[in-house]
Formats: sequence, C-alpha cells, structure tokens
Amino acid sequence: MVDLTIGQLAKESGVRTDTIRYYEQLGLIHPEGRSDAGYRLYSEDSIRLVQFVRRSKDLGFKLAEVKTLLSLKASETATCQDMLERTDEKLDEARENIKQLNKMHDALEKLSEACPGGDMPLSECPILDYLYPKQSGAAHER
Amino acid sequence: MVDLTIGQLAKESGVRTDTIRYYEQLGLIHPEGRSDAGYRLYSEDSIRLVQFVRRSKDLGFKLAEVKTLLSLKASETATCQDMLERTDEKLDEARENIKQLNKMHDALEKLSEACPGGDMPLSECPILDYLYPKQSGAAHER
DNA sequence: ATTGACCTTGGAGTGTACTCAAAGGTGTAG
DNA sequence: CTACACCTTTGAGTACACTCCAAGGTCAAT
Repeated sequence: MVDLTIGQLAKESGVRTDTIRYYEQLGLIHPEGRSDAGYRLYSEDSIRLVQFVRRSKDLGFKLAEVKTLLSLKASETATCQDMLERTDEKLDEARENIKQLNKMHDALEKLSEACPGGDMPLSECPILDYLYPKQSGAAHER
Repeated sequence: MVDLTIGQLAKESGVRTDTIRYYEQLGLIHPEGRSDAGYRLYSEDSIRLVQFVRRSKDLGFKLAEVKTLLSLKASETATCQDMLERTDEKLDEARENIKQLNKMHDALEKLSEACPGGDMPLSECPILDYLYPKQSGAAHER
C-alpha cells in the first residue's frame, strides 16, 4: 500500500532504475501515479511485476514477448491454453537453439581431439585444415 | 590466378558483397589490389579465406576472434597449441551456453508439463503462478 | 549512345537489452 | 542554508553482424 519511488522499487526488485524506466518505455511496467514533484510512484505489487519480467526473461522470452505475457495476465478471457502455447513455442525455440549449439560443440570437440597441440607447426594442424582445407588441386600436384 | 571482382568473389563464396566489404573494414579479408577504375581485385585464394571466416563463425567465433585466427594462420611462429587453445576456449563457451540453455529448457518443459492447457482460467495456471507467484501474505490472509 | 549490371564511398539503420551522461529539479539531514 | 542523495527528461552509446541507401563512376552489349 505504501508507495515506492523508482529507487526503492529498484532496490526491492534487484533491477536498476534505468532498467525500470526502460521497461516502462516498452510498456511493461507503469507507475501507479506521480508525486507532486513528478516522481514515479509504484505500488508494492510492482515488485512482483518486475520479477515477472525477470523470470520471463530468464526463461528466454524477449521483452516484447514478456509484454504479451503481461497482457495475457491482465486479460479477463485468457486461458491456460494461451500461456501454454507461448511456453511451448519457447520450448521449441530452446530445443532448436540447443540443437544448433550441440552441433557447434561437437564440431569443436572433434577438432580439439584431433589436434595434437604442442609446438606442431600449423601446416599439420587439423583445426586449420578444417577452416582452410588444403587445395584439392589434383592437376599439378607433382 | 585470375582476379575476381567483389561480385564474383561473393558468388563463389556464397556471401554478399556488402558482407565482404564489411569483413574488409574489420581487417579480415583484403583485395590483392585495385583495377584502374578502383574496383577491388581478389585472388582465387580469397574464396577460401571467406570460407575460413564463415566456418569459424559457424563454430561460434566472433569476427574479432576470427581475425585472431587469421593472424595465427599468417604467423610464421604459431603452433597447433595456439589453435587448440582458441578452440578449447570456444568449446568451453559452447558448453557453458548449452548448460544455460538446458536450464531454460528444463524449466520450460516442467512448466509445460504442469500446465493443463485448455480453457482453465489463468488463476489456476502453474506457468503464471511461476512468473507471478501468489502472495505468501501470511498476516491478514483472512 | 544508351541501357543495365556492375563497381565505388560514406553513412545510416536493424534488433536486443540495456547503460550512461547531461542538465536540471526535489527532499532531507545537519 | 547548504550538502548530498535522490528524482526528472532526452538522447546517445554499447555489442554484434550485417544490410541498405544515395549518389555517382564503369563496363559490356546492343
């Protein structure tokens, strides 16, 4: 019930004041009102809202997507299905990203294992050979 | 031996001309020289160099890091060890990123499984409850 | 000679999530 | 009354890898 200034909200929610203003710009978090001097005033609930944003972000939602999530939360008619759909979408994205990253990882690991290291000259380096393969120059190999 | 224009290099290496100029700006790929009209002229080897950049990028190296790799390649004294170190560094990064992504994934999956979907109201939604937990308000719950 | 595809430069714009700075007003403690 | 910490706004900067644009020059074919 007690109003918070932006600094207090920042401290309570573990986010910088700049970031809170930035969230406001994006339409995520709004102050309840303003003091006579024009200071933003927030309700206690804002703390939970900022954390909503943080948690969503940590799940991989972009801020624009968080905005959608917040509007679902505010909607009278939204259902579990709506939430589930966003979540499953994000889940698919995560799977896709992991797949890509695993490809990178496996390629790097293979190269790392193939490379003897030490003071072997680069002409013998399998990593370099992967990045810059020897010419297949069949013609005049001699 | 035959010189390539930037457009030809682009076609051969599967990269846009803009991108090649951008790589030049970053100090990655330089033309062998210029035509009378000021056109960039590339050697055939440039094709492999552009591919070097692409492959490195696909392994997760940033362009600034690719520059280092290229300078290793050009160095007389660099060894396998140098290549291996960059690779292992990148490998560690990949592992770290995968770990983070897996955390996201698992959290999303858990939420997805917990949520019944359908036209259940959001007040019962475990996803929403995770993002915006019910107040622990012990005091005046009444 | 003109068309059209190519090339040049410099600079600006994109997406994402902040972060910082400048120039000023406000609130409180001593 | 004066520090000093807080608040305000606007706008610019950061990282990353492009991508696009304008205004102009070049080259080959017709």
